[in-house]
Amino acid sequence: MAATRVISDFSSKKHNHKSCVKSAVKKAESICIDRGMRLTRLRRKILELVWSRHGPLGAYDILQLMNKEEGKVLPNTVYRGLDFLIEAGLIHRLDSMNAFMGCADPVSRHSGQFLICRSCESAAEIHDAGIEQTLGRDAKRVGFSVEQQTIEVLGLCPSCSSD
Amino acid sequence: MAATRVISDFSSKKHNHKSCVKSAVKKAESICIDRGMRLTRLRRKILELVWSRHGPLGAYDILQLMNKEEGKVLPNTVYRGLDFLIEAGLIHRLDSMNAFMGCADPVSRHSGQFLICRSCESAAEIHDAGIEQTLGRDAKRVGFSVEQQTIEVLGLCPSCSSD
DNA sequence: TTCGTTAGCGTAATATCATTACATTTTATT
DNA sequence: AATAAAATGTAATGATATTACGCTAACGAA
Ligand SMILES: [Zn+2]
Ligand SMILES: [Zn+2]
Ligand SMILES: [Zn+2]
Ligand SMILES: [Zn+2]
Repeated sequence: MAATRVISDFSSKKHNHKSCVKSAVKKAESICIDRGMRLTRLRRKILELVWSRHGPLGAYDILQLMNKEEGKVLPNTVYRGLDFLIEAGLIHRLDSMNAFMGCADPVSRHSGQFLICRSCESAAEIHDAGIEQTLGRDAKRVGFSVEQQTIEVLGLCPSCSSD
Repeated sequence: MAATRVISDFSSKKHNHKSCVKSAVKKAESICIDRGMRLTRLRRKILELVWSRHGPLGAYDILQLMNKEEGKVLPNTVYRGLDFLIEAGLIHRLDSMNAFMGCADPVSRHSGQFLICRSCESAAEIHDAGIEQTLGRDAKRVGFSVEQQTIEVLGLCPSCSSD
């Protein structure tokens, strides 16, 4: 069975975060061109804001940032942007937090699997194909056909555990 | 590895649902007595209403049912009841739906694992200890300590698949 | 290029889900 | 009965998300 991939780990306190954002935007641009989707100025800006932390960010947090850094924007606009980004696989929605988080590997489409720190609200994304498989097998047993998975684990990240 | 348990399957169209509710209430009463928790009239009523379907039910749906079947009740009251029932392990919250569902095996405390039909909104609860284990192992690898898991699979139930 | 169509966005209103704060009542304990 | 703790009533508000409608920019066909 394939090993578990860590798509994005808990970030070290000191890392060049600008390069994370830059890399995400670059991937996004390339993907959108390939697929004939339009990464407009607004959408790109929202993507950047989602990437402002290595963890989930609420829609209204993003709204606030938009209002600070761009002109005035209403909730609807933010949600439209987020919908597009989710559709494109560039970000994930974390249902257990009503929040959104950038995906560091948007090329390979997938449902996210998340480890979310309840203390510092950072999150890591992993991908364990075995879990997907197992869930698929379990589902089949009761005649259920899987379309989408929500896997979110709450707990403490390494740095918060050690306190 | 232990086999996957089906805690509550997709219900057949024709089954005596009253007995489901009755059984759930009976278990709840016994558990609450054992643990010195108080299953008040209000809480029992909310539990019964959660059990009115074999699937997730929203807080405001429950509120409406309360207002129809009991006297006037405000949202707060319903949420308090739901909080108690979750705390007691008698119901689960389905984060991906903002909804609540009765647990058919409240004696053994667990995080729920759900298969949710996007068409008829029924749901089944399973428990695959292997998934828990695997997630725990994955988490350990990145130094994360697990406290709670949200596992919700969206798709089509047997009867909706066959349409 | 111009026309017609579609996708994106601005704006306001509203819907849906959940919590806070404080008063009152019920229950358990002494 | 007196006291304390738990449960409930009530109102207000907060947080999250969607709908509706009109306008403009982008795009493709003629
Ligand atoms: Zn991802
Ligand atoms: Zn942390
Ligand atoms: Zn359960
Ligand atoms: Zn169904």
